Order: sequence, then structure tokens, then C-alpha cells
Amino acid sequence: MTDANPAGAGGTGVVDSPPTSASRGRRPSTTREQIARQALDLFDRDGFDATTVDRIATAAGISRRTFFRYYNSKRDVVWGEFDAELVRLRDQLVGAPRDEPMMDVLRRAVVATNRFGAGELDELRIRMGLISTVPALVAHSAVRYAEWCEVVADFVAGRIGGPPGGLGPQTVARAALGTAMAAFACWANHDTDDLTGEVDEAFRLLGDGFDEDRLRIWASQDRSRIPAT
Amino acid sequence: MTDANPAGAGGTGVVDSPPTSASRGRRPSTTREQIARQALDLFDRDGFDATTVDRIATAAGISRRTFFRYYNSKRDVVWGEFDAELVRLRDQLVGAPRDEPMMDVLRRAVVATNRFGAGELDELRIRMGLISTVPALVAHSAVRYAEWCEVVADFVAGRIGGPPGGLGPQTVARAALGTAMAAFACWANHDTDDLTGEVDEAFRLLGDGFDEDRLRIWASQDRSRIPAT
DNA sequence: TGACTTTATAGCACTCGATGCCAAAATGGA
DNA sequence: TCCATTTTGGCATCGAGTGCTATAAAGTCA
Repeated sequence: MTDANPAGAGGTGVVDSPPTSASRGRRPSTTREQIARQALDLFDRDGFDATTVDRIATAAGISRRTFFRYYNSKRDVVWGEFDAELVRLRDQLVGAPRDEPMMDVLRRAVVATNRFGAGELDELRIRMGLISTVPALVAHSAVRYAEWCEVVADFVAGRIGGPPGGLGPQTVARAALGTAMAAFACWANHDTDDLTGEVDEAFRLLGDGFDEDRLRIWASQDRSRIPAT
Repeated sequence: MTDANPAGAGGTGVVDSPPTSASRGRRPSTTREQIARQALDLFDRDGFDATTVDRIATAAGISRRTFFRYYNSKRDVVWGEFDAELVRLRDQLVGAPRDEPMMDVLRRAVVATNRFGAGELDELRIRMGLISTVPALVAHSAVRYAEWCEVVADFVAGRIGGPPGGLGPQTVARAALGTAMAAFACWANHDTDDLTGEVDEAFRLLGDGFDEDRLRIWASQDRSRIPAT
């Protein structure tokens, strides 16, 4: 086996930490948010692959090299502040009452960490749309979501015993991830306008072991399309 | 949105079809299998990232350019003849009796498509180990497995009605994928030696909606480690 | 045997993402 | 003003991947 994260093509792994004006030296000339805005605009207009890092940097008024100090890769731009969401998920899971059924806790936690204000939804839809359709981003999502899985696996292991790497925790975690991804993808691609409801129902289906009757009922309710604004 | 697969950096999408001596012109100087053998050897020895395509090509006695006629990317080498397995999965699903419960069909189909001979297991373990640990391959797996998901979603849609892109089919498909991946990863990383059993149990857990008691029982049976040969 | 067709190959140039290295710019403090 | 600190930009370099083209090897047909 080996590998798993070698120096590879010369990488040290630890890159310069993203600029965060410590009121001492030169002040950062921009922010992650500003770069992301420009980048998402270009992605939305020209497509992810057709947008080069050079173009993003130019649009953001920085150099190509500086771009890579704010984001480790072009793909990371689309993910925004995903890491913060992980912390919230973990908090939700560890804060749940011990006597609440495991899958209920999981469902509530995922739903809770995915409540967004009306103002954020448009941008989120662009992000999730990209993540679930552009091959390069679909690929990268597996890496980003790995941490999400770890959080869930830790929680499950805490409930049922045994190591987080065991079959039980891993299966629950990855199946839960798939469930969440499905809900997001369906929402982003306009199956419905209710993200929270979509996630909630998806997890209820999962918790029921994908009961065929329940699935049939849900499928027959053709509530697709976004209500006309 | 846009994009989803533009010409991108000049790509036409359809590349030269991999050489398949049609008893007419010059004969291919090697085979996919030969290249894969060399490559997996190097991956196993030096790590995936540290192994350049140049090195693989040299080891296989071909040019760098020729390598890319046999495999579309360095990552694809690890996946071998995965496409063929998709066909088998689809066959298993469509061939199942209509009155057999959906999740049972799914479980049996996945188990059936993942029976391997003793001779194949060692190489498979290397492949799956790489796929589930090397970041670049973890990433790529999401793309390769997307087709797997489609097959399952089609099957589910056929059972419960509605479009394959709906929440129901998508959720089942992605959760099933996560389940299968968990079983494979656990097996590849030596939790057990019984791949079939691992997959079977993972899908039973899924079909039960991850019943907590059942999970606990499974977790408490510490049958890990490969029995001494 | 010699054209002709077909198929596979090697080599080159090029794009793009990503990283290391270093000098220059900007800012606050002594 | 000099210095430490931090950000920035430019340059070089690597590696994956692709288009293009000339060439090599094989079969076919006259």
C-alpha cells in the first residue's frame, strides 16, 4: 500500500496559512469571500473547467500565486466555509440526549446543520449545483465529505460500541452521506424548493430501511418544480 | 449553471478508442492488463502520487503518449475493468423476480456481482486499498461510482415509480453506494477476510434501517483480523 | 513484389493546476 | 530611520492530459 499522502510532486502538505491580517505586517489585499464571489460568477457564466485560475485571479485583482494562498485549489473555492459546518454537525451529535434513537439524532442533526437563511440559498444552490454536476467537483466532493463521514462514524461508534472504522459505523456514515448528498442534489437541481424538507424526508426513508410502500407514496406525490415566484 | 462537461482544456471527450487489434493494421504492442500489472506494482511500491505516468510507460515498454491511449488517466488504471461489472449489476437487477422485496434484490445483486475467485482477491485488495485511501483516487471514485448509482436508481425508479432522478431513487442509490463502499473499504483494510459476507451484512443493516440493536450485536462480535494462513 | 489501406506508436508542443523559492512591497513598532 | 513582520508577485518547475503529425507495422489486392 504505502502512500496515502506523500510529498508527491514536491508538496510539503502544510502551505502558507491563508492571510489573516494580524495587525502587524502588510494587510491582505482581499478576502476569501471576495475571491469566491468573483470565482462563482465566472463558474456560473463560463463553466468551472473553462474558468482558469488566472482569470479568477485577474478578476479578483490579485496574482495567480496569491490565489493559491487563499485557496489550496480551484475546487476549494466552491466549498466555501464547509469546515465550519462540520463543527456544527459534531456539536449537534454529541449534544443529543442518549436515549433518543440513533437515526433520529442523525436526522435532526443533519437537518439542523443545513438550515440556511433566505439570503444564502441562491449562492448555495449555485455551489451545490456545481458540486453535484461538474465532474472535477463531484470527484473532489468525496475528499471533502470524508471528514463528514468521520464525524458521523465517531458518533455511531459511540452509540453501538466498537471502533469508528468498523463495518457498522462506516456503513451508517457512508449511507448517511449518500442520503444527504441525494437530498442536496435533488434540491439543487430544482426538484423542490424546500431543502430542509428534502433532507428530512430522505433521512426518514433511510431510517425506515427504504420501505417500498413509503417510497412509492413519496414518489407519487409529484410536488416537483419550484412554485412560481 | 452551465458546464457539466465543456471542451474544457481542449478535450473533445471522445478520445482515440483503446487499441484492439482488428487483425488489420499494426498489432498493439501491449495490453491494458500488462500496463496495469506494471502500474499496480509501482503504486504498491512507491505510492500512487510518486509514480509518474512516464515511469509507468517506461516500465511497460511504451511511450507516455501511448499510455494515454490505453487508459484515459493514471487513475483509471486502478479501476481495471470496472465497466464490465456495471453490466453484470444491471443484469442482476433486471433479472430479479418482481415479487422479491426491492432491498433484497439489491443486496443479492451487489453480493453476486462481487464474487471473486481466490486468484483475483490479492490484486483486488491492492486496488480497493488504493481507491479507499489515496486522496486522488478517493476523489475519482465518486465519478466512477456515479454510473453505478445510475444503474441502481433506474432499478429503484422501476420499482416505486417516478423518474430515476427523484429523491427516492437517488437516496436509495447513493445510500446503497455508501454501503457497498464501506464494506469494500473495511475488507480492503483488513477488518475481515470475507468480502462477500461483509457486503451481505452491510446491506442487511441498511435494509433494517440501521437497527441499533442489530448494529450493536454486529459490533460486539470482534471477528476482525485475517485468520492466520 | 509493390502500392494502398489500416491501425498503432512515438514524439513534440502546449495548456493548466499546483508548488517552491525569493525578492519586493506594505505596515507597525522601537 | 531602521527593523521585524506579513503579504504579495514573479519566476521556474513539475506532472497530468490533449492535439497534431510523422512513422512503423501489418494485411490486402493487383
